[in-house]
Amino acid sequence: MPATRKIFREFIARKGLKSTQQREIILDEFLRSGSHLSTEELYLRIRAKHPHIGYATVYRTLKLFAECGIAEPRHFGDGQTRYESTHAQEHHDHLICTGCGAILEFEDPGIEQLQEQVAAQHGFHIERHRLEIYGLCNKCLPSRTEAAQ
Amino acid sequence: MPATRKIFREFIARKGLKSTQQREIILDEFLRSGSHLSTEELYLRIRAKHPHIGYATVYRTLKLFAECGIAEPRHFGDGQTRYESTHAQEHHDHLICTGCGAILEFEDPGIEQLQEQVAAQHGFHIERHRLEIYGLCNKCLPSRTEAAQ
DNA sequence: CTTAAGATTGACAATCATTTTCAACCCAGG
DNA sequence: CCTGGGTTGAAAATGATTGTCAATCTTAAG
Repeated sequence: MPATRKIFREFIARKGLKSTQQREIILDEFLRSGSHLSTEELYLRIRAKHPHIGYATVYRTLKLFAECGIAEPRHFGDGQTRYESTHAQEHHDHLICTGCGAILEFEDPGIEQLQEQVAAQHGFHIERHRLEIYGLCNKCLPSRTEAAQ
Repeated sequence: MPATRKIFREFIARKGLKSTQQREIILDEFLRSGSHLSTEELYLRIRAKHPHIGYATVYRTLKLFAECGIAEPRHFGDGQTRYESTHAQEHHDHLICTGCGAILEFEDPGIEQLQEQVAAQHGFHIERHRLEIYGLCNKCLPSRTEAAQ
């Protein structure tokens, strides 16, 4: 995704910040890795190749990514912040199991289209959205049949 | 909300837990207070009338509320968990303007229905969901026509 | 190329929300 | 009442995230 790198570079320049090796490395690994990576998971992957990069730097850099819009922070309820690339792949939404914590991705053009309609009714121009559905997956459903309600 | 109290009492009974003064007091204050209260804010309100109730008890009790479905935890990015009463008002989703910060509420039965379809395809049982659409409202749209990309 | 100013880094300490620990205590049933 | 086991409050522990600070790297100027 060349656009993502460009956005970040321009952001760095505009803010009077500096382009460093660490930031490039972290951006590389962030874009290469799949979504839903927690900061710790990303840090561990980076450290595998670049043991000199510190935990705090990963945190700081991810906040920069979020600030310039190339990453989006998410909270799935496990106490950790996860960042997702906004340009790397097709948009998708999430089914999150409150039983086992499993995260399923899905995309539904119908839902997207209805969102556009709703936005249009309000004179609203959509930049992005977030849809998270919480519930029980088919593995956890049986074990909660009596406790659920 | 008499139903809410009943749900909680039944949950307590079903789980073999006990009905205590503290739990009643916390439920009272939780229902009396508006939504989006952080745990700390709720604790402070409770402590004003009942100085003997501890912080940990409020945390523990709110988790019980969430577990039995009468409260819903939310994360707004400030690092604190907020609980919202699920019976206080109708469900709604949000359009959030990234220009001026305005928040519009909406509800769309069509979107809800498609969500049910998606969940069914994945063998998923929905407990709750959250849909947030970010973009520009009709007031902010004109001023960003060139700066957007 | 050299240099100086200032941003950045990494190791570690500090912070903040939340959870756990544990002895004292309360609730339900016998 | 009594007893077993869930509950509580205070404090310590935990875990994620952020701040500190001296050493280091970037960048633009000289």
